[in-house]
Parts: sequence; C-alpha cells; structure tokens
Amino acid sequence: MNKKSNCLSDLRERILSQDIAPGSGLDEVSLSAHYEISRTPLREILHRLAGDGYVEIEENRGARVTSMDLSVMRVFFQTAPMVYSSIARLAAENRTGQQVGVLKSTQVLFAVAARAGDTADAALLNHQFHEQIGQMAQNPYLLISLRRMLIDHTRLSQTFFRPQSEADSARIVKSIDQHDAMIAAIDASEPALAIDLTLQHWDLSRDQMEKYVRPDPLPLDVISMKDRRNAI
Amino acid sequence: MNKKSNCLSDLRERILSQDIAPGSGLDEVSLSAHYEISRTPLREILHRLAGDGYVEIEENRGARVTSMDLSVMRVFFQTAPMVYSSIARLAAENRTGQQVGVLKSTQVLFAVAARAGDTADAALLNHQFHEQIGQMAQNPYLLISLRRMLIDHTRLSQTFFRPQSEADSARIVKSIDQHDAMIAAIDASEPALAIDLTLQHWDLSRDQMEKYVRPDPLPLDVISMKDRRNAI
DNA sequence: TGTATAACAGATGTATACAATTTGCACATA
DNA sequence: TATGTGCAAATTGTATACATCTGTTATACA
Repeated sequence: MNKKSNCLSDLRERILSQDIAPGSGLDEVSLSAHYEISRTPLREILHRLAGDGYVEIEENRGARVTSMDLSVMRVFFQTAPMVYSSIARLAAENRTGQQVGVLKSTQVLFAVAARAGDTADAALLNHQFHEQIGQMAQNPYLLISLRRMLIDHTRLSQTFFRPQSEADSARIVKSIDQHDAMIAAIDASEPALAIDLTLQHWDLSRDQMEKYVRPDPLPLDVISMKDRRNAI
Repeated sequence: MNKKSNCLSDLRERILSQDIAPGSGLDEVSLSAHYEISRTPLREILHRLAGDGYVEIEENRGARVTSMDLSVMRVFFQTAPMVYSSIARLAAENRTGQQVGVLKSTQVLFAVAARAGDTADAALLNHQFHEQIGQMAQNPYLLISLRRMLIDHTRLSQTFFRPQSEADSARIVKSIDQHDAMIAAIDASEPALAIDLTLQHWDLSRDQMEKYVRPDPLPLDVISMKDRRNAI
C-alpha cells in the first residue's frame, strides 16, 4: 500500500516539476517495474491522475502527461484571476482556525525552501499553499477548477523559483511576503483584502510565467560581431 | 468494449436520474455480474466516475454515489450563477457553427421529450444541452466545474420534468423557450444577452429545485380536523 | 520506386485466482 | 445493558496469465 501511494505522489510531483514533460507517454510496464507494483494498481493510479487532469488516457493508446499547448495557455491566463479571487474570497469567509494553522506551517516550509533556492521544493510547497487555500473555500465545485489550474500554474512557474538575477531573487522575497499578507487577510476574515492580495500575487507570477512561455531572445553577442568585423 | 462503455453511460444515467440514490454503496461483484464484465474493467469505470464526481471511492471500502447533503447544496446554489454565466459568455464568444448545429438538434429532442412528459429523457437531454454549451466555452478549467455542478443540478431537477399541475407544465414550456433564446444568443455571438438569458433560466430552475430540497408541507386537512372537533 | 499487405513485436485491455482488509455476529465480560 | 473480543463471511486490493489492439517492419507486386 505504501508503494502505491508513493507512486501516486511521486508521479504527481514529477509531472508538476516537469521532470516528466507535458505530452510525454507513460509506459505501464516500465512504470510498474520502477515503482515495484503490478500493472493493475498502476493503471488505477493513471486513471486517478487522469481524473485530476495530470494525464490524458486514450483508448488502447495509453496515458500521456497533459499537454500545455498555447491555445490552452491563453485560456489559463484568462481564467485564473476569476477562479483565484473567488477562492480567496470564500477562503476568507469560511476558513477554520485549524486550517489557518496548517497554512501557516506550510508557509514556513515554503519560505525556507524559496530563500534557500531549493527550486523543486519551493514550487511544490507553493502548490501546496494554494491547494490549502482552495480547501478553505469549502466549495467542491470551484476546488476542482482550482486544482486543474494549479497543475498548469506549477508547471509554468518552474523558472520562477530558480533565480537568475537580483531582480528574480527580489521577486521571490516579494512572493513570500504576499503569502504572509494573504494568510493575515484570511485569518482576519477580510474577503475584499484577500481578493486584492490574491490579484497582486497573480500579477507577479503572471509576468514571470509569460516570460517562460515567451522568453527573452538570445543575446546577439555584439562584441564577437565587432571582432569579426575587424577580422575582415 | 461495447459492454464496458454501455456500463459507464448506464451508471452515469442511473446516478443522474437518482435511480441509484445519492450515498448508495456500489458493490463491485454484483455490478460486474449485472453488466457482464469482470471486476477489473468495472473498477476502472468506478474510478473514472470518481474522477468526474459521480461517485466517491474510499480505500478498502468501495465506491458510493456522491452524496448531496444540505451543506453542499447551499454551496451549489451560491456557485451556480457564476459558473453558468461565465460558461454562457465564453460559449457565445467561442462557439463554432458546427457546435451550434449539434446544440440545436439536442434542443429538438429535448423539447419533444419535455412536452411528452418523458421525465427521465427530458432530464438527461437537458443535461446534455448544458454540457454542450459547456463544450462551446472552450475552457477546460471551467468545464470541469460545470460538469460537477450539472451532476447535482440534474439530480435535483428530477421533479422539474414530472409536472403535477398546470403551473408546472407552463414552467416546462418556458424552459424550452429559454433554451431556444439561449441558442439564438450564442449563435449571434451576443455574450451579454447569453448571460442574461442564462441567469433567467437559472432563476426558473432554482425555484423548483429549492422546492425539491424543501417541499411544501403536507396538507393539514382542515376538514377532517373540523370533523374531529365536532366529534368531541 | 512506390504502394499494399502480412507478419510480428510491443503495448494495452480483460479475466481470474489469491491476498488483505473490513464488517457482521456470536459470545464473553464488566 | 453496555462494551469488548475473536472468528467467519463478504468485500476490496493485487498479481499474473491471456486476449486484443496498434504500429512497424519486411516482403511482394505493380
């Protein structure tokens, strides 16, 4: 039983971290061998992952990781603000004290990982943070939407937690601070503030994600071009 | 293969029509015997139904039809207008001509069944009608929310299509007309109108569904009480 | 050279036997 | 009466062999 739940969570994490790339095929035989379970429970896991939107299964053609084509990403950017802010409002209205405690402890772990530059851990803990806010909303209908969005969000935000510059590091610190402010707003039952903070948080990650989808062009390397000109 | 997909759709329909009541346990052995498939594919079907929100599976305790407790229904009534109107707007913006054709033919079948008083068919075709509008929205994130809501909506609206009075029949006719108007708005790419009509449609079914959740009190039978008083 | 077809290897789908877990019931005890 | 314990039956979970499907490669033929 332990092996099975380990397989499920490991596959989830590998998909979220893009360790298994979007669109990749998942072979039942090699996966069941790798996780040391037989094909029957493995297939069950693949179907659960399919239900959650991690993979897509096609009749007689096996499972592949849900792809992230550009047309869907457009829809993602269009839809996220509405879902995220609805969830934030409901979380601030319906959260229990116990849930706030859980959220705070996740945030502590997240802050440590993010500051330390543990990219994979930070991304997953960020995922968990937003999942927990989703649970606070107590709304099963919106929660499944949120979960589906968080899959793509986490996959897109891989670069966010791997800082390449001072500006990147500053954004990570800002992101941590925003989480703290969101916790406070939810804890204080202030829906309007929670929505506002959530949209600010969204703006920060959206800019970075768009850069991931459409990265800066490669440097033109002006110096070497000068040298070449001199050489002529 | 045919037996399997038949099993899947039959279970879906039986759950939607409350032929299998919310909260009922689903026994693997008897179901696999009934549909003449072995337990392996049946379990796969149950997991798919779980992913779609039709059933809930608990470790070592099998599957049961997703329950409809009052606390969740509150959330249902709270959330439906937002999801439905978002879907309507997107459908009007993104629909293809082909999809409008499909929707129209579903509507023809629905109108026939609803007018004829074929309760089960009418409810399922109504479900299909709204599912197709969901597909027109081209938004996978909101579509899963819509699907989850439609499950409960269809289960709650069972009584809607079983008219008990002239007023009930009038409401069914009104509902058919509203569908026609929604098709026209979507076909004409008028998002604002589509939203408006959708909210009107929602109001109509909401009133009936609330009556299902909290039905009229049993008649007090004033006459027999008078008789009893006289008898004293 | 190009196309059609057949055979084959590799992968997914299904049936079934067996293992592990839960549940109901009888019985014992406080 | 209420509660706890142990066993048996029923139910769910897993492994594995076999069936079926898909895609590829080899071969025949135009």
